[in-house]
Amino acid sequence: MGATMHDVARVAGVSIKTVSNVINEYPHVRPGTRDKVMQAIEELDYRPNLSARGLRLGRTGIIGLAVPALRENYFAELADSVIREAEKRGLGVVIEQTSGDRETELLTFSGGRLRFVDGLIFSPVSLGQADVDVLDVGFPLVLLGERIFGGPTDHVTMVNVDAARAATEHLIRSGRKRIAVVGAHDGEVIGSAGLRLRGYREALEAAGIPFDPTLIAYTTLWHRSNGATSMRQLLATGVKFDAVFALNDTLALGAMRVLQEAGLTIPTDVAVIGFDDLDEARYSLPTLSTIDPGRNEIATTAVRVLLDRIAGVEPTAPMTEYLAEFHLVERESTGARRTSIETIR
Amino acid sequence: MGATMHDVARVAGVSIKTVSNVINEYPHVRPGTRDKVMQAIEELDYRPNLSARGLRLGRTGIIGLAVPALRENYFAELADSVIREAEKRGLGVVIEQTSGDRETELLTFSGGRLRFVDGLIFSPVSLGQADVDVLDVGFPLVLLGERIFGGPTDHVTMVNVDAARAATEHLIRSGRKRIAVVGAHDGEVIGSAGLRLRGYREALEAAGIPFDPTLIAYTTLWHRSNGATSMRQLLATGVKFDAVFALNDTLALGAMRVLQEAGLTIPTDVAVIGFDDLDEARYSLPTLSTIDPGRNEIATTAVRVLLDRIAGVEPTAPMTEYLAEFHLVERESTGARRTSIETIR
DNA sequence: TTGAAAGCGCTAACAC
DNA sequence: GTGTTAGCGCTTTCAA
Repeated sequence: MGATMHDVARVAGVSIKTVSNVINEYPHVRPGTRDKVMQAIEELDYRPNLSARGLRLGRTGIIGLAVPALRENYFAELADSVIREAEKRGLGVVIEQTSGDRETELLTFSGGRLRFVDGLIFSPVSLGQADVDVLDVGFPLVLLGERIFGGPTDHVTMVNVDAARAATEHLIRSGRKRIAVVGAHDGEVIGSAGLRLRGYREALEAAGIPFDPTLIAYTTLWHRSNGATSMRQLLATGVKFDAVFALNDTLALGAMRVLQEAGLTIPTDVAVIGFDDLDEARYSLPTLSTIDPGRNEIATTAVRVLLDRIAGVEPTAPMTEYLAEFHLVERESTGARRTSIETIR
Repeated sequence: MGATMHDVARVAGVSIKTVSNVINEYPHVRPGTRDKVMQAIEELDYRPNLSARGLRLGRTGIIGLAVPALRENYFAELADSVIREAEKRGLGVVIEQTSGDRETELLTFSGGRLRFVDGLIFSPVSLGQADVDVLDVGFPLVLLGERIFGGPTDHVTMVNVDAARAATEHLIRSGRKRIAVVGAHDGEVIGSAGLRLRGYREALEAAGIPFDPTLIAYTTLWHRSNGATSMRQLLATGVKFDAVFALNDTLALGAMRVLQEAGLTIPTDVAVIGFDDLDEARYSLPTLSTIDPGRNEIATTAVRVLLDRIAGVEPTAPMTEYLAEFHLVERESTGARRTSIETIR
């Protein structure tokens, strides 16, 4: 279908090597020659065949991004950032959806698709610390999230404990003492839920507020429906609370909906804070206070680190853990003055 | 790094052709031979090099999906469906974000990245009917959306006019007569806004309700903030209305937020219906009535049609327009009985 | 500064 | 039923 380098060389009256030199911006090409080649490229609408280049170079210019599902806002926004950053660097991104289940997450490493990406950015939600060994794959891999620490790969994440402490402290500062938690995972130590719950407890402790287990709602999944269900259960127990720390925004939105159905006013009766700073948090009613986990910084760092590994600059550099900066975002759900809706982007 | 076919052939004690036969499930291979090969593959952890295969076959097994941005829920959900369908068929998907601007949309066809996808599913939002000629590219292309009709490619879309008429009729059936519209595009005939406004007018006409231009709010972009701003302007004009047809869900959510800020009750004072059936519409307060545009059907059809073109079955088959089925989804915002939050998926 | 030619890993004629 | 081999389009060593 398309023209090849040979065609370009023929039309330009030079050898194929010269065409290659021009395309790869090899410096020592006489300007006149370069012009002839450029013109031939234009004329033939030539575009290099990436398969051939990939075969020759052993690199394809494509990286993989494995996330549970784009349907989940957090991962859609993460993918958005990763694709933007990759594009700046001339890379394509193939997205793999793992559905968040263990089998598929494991398959991601052995699946056929991967023999052709140059590297993979992987955000597991089912694999855990015990699976650390399976991360020892034969290609560049950057790990995201907080399921596995100290593994054999570079790792980009954020200070979950500190961020959760900041969220809780914010509630405490506004005078709340009975702070419910939505989305805890029973017995989890590492992992988003475990770490964030730890931050919550640290904040309570620092403020001298006793930990009350009846305020903790457990739910495995972190969808809106789980936030709603948890909140319904919490209300049904009759336990009193004046604030909710939802371990992510999606849970918070589900929980807010139930609180409002129950006739409670946010933040007057109950203040709510989430975690993730989804776009959606700026438009809910009330707007949702939350933690901005530095998602964009996570994405750009992950791409940069992966590329360095692929390029093999300092192949012996030790595997590193990178921590993104987080920020507390105060909105109406914790009492920030009602503002007109923030302008998008 | 990885083992090649030669390695597998050597270990299995057969020729490279036999290995190829096994991998490509060529039927006439003796079971014993196949087993030996499979074992060698296992032993060497062999995976075929997709670049080489792509070079040889002229196909890479990767398709492109060009959308404005994954940050926009509609496109994230669309991408999710496309990736799922592609995966079923053994294809990878590279996502290209166009930001929805004209330059980038045009670049999508000429950009370097595309020389290696086997085909492209393209959802333009800036290109229009006048650009129909640029769609005549040299590779399989499936067009989505309602910006361009009758072009030189297969096209998967839905019956926007009918769907918008159904949405409006639903409001009329519930006794509403003063129905505001949010998200109209001035002077647009084709395009989502133009077509949906037409459906709205058709419904009014059929019901004998006069069209009132003061009820139409215009906004170029379709983000939450635009829905909010439009609704604020509408309220400021003092015009009376008892229902809102937002031309997509995102606008509807922004508009609902402003209506509620203004102390109005949905649906008692004002009923609201959107368009798209985003996941989010099931969890807003109140839940949002909307049109399910058959997004999943659109995605699966697009992938199927693209694959047929790539495979070249019936290369002379005329370019076809495929229409997905739509459904009216009645929820609380137009008076459906309050249900506990629908279970996710 | 440019040309000739080898070879990346794979598939598919074509032999046997 | 299985082996031999050409060549897909590109980069790059080596010569000129």
